Amino acid sequence: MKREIGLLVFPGFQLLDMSGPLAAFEVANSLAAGQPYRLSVLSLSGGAVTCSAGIALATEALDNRALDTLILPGGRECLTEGPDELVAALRQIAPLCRRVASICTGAFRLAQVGLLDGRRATTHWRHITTLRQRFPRIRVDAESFFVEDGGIWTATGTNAGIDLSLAMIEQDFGLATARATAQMMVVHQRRPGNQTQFAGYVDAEPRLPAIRKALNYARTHLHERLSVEDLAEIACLSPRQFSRVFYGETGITPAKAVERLRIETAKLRLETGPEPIETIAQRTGFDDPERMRRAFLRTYGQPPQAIRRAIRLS
DNA sequence: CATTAAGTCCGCCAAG
DNA sequence: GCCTTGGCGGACTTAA
Repeated sequence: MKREIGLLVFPGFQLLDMSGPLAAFEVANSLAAGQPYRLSVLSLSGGAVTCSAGIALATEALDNRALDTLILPGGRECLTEGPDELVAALRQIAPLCRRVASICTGAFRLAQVGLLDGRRATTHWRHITTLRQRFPRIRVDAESFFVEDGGIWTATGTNAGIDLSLAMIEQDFGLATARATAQMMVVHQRRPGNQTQFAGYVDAEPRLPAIRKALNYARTHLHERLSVEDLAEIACLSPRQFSRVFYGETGITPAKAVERLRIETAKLRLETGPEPIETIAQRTGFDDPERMRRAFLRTYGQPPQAIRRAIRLS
């Protein structure tokens, strides 16, 4: 019994959001016994569909076929309320699928259908806040490359669609197959770090003055102690309320924001100057170079030394 | 590498 | 009755 994987496209879809997963499942097919996946590119009415890069793709009509996995790529249009037919079709077909996934901004469509209500989900880092504000019932995860909750999967940017697909392959056929697929595609089987490594929280400007004030204080006092309690006091809020509001505004918890601020500043210094790592650790508030090293490993998957070396070589 | 301590997060609930 | 607020306790993460 083949597992039907359907990639549902629409005019203006992002090609790589769709072709990344397609390639992953295709490779898995060549590695697992009996070609377990049947892959199809679908659209509402079938026929040629043009992606955002202007290339047209032949598609089959969706027509309520039974799917094991439905994958919805992103596209600029997803940020506005979508075509009713697509939303209606999703609403109808989603409950029939074992897994439903979105890549990048595709999450906005799933959200529109209500599939993400009460669930953990993610989207491209640039749209994290918008998603949270437009759909308060979603528990938006700003950190992971992809999230799975109750059979609904969401991935961040384009490339994370491959990470998500690898995880699905792992779910279906185990770690060995997923690893072999990743190896064949020359990608990480589990990518180190998290998606916030691509986002610049150093530049973020929350709208609420109290939160902005606290963030600015953190930016200018990086080398000092910056506990949640301290920042709450700057913002004139109780620690509990501060954490809550801060998270709502920025999509990241206060302590993590402070660490990001420190990490991004340290990384910038590593890349642009000759300062010894120890001094950078001092000035960015890590104090101990070892602590800074661990934070780098968590976020980027590599220690400060490696980042400096990479810059020197380039 | 294991244990302990400190800090953080978050659901829950009661009060405004 | 709804929304916001703030305190508490337990789970979890990180530092030492």
